[in-house]
Amino acid sequence: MPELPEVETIRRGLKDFILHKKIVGIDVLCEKSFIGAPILGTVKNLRRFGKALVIDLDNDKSLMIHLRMTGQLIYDGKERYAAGHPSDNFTDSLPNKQTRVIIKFEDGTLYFNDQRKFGFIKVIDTLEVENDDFIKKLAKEPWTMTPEEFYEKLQKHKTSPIKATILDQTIICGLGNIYADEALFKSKIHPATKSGQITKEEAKALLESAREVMDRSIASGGSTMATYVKADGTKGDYLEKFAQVFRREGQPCPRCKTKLEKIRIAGRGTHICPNCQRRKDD
DNA sequence: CTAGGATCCTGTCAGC
DNA sequence: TGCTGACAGGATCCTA
Repeated sequence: MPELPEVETIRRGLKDFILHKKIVGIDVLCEKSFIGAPILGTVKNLRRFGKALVIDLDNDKSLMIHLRMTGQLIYDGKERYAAGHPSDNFTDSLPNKQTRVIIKFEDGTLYFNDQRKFGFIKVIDTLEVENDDFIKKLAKEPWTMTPEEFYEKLQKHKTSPIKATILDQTIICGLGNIYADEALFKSKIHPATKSGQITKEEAKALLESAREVMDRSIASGGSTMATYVKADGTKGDYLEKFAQVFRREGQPCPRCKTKLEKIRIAGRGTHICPNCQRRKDD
């Protein structure tokens, strides 16, 4: 579920609670959700690689966390900070039925919840993080990739629909189902367009759109998933305020008022304006 | 090498 | 009410 902006939101938010804090215990409730032997240590740094969060400890070990579709991280101390898969139970008593791993700090507890068990926490040597099988394959993020580079990559996947191509983290890193749909809408490209049919101008526009939709989401604290449960409570609200097409089928297109549609591309639910995003003749 | 579909797992919702 | 199939903000594995 969480895409790059959500994981970045989690990284920034969690930092305030666990940086320089000591892990005093780890309980693994679901074996599948924790790879390696639980370890203790003090948090030295929080990094993000695409959709993966890495917590570096002061003993040359790191915890790599990938939330996949339904992962959540909920810090419960004097205040509660929750981010990840959206749900109503951010304020539930914890642990709950979906709690897979409990990381205990001196002054609080970090719960890793994950309904579908696709996500995981993995112990890695800090020096080996960038050699991890998942992390080493990640492509550049839209902010560091040039339009020329992006265009060239598309030429290697000529027959595959553009949406499938930009969801591939080894081609361009960070987009998931929400921001892929939003970026394609913004640049007026039909998601089924063969990647080889995308012009240089379109590639440039798509890359810029990807940056813009994700920048905007990060600035607003992710898409309805980050919640500060505290006095000055703020809440991520990208979907509510800024999403133009995602989960808005049936509603009028914000640009032309045509009814938005939901279709299926590359096995994923896909949201489009059939008027703004025209298919090219193949 | 690429492309497409099945698969991991739990839960919810629409339709009968 | 109970059952069934489809689907879900991700990524990998298997096959052609």
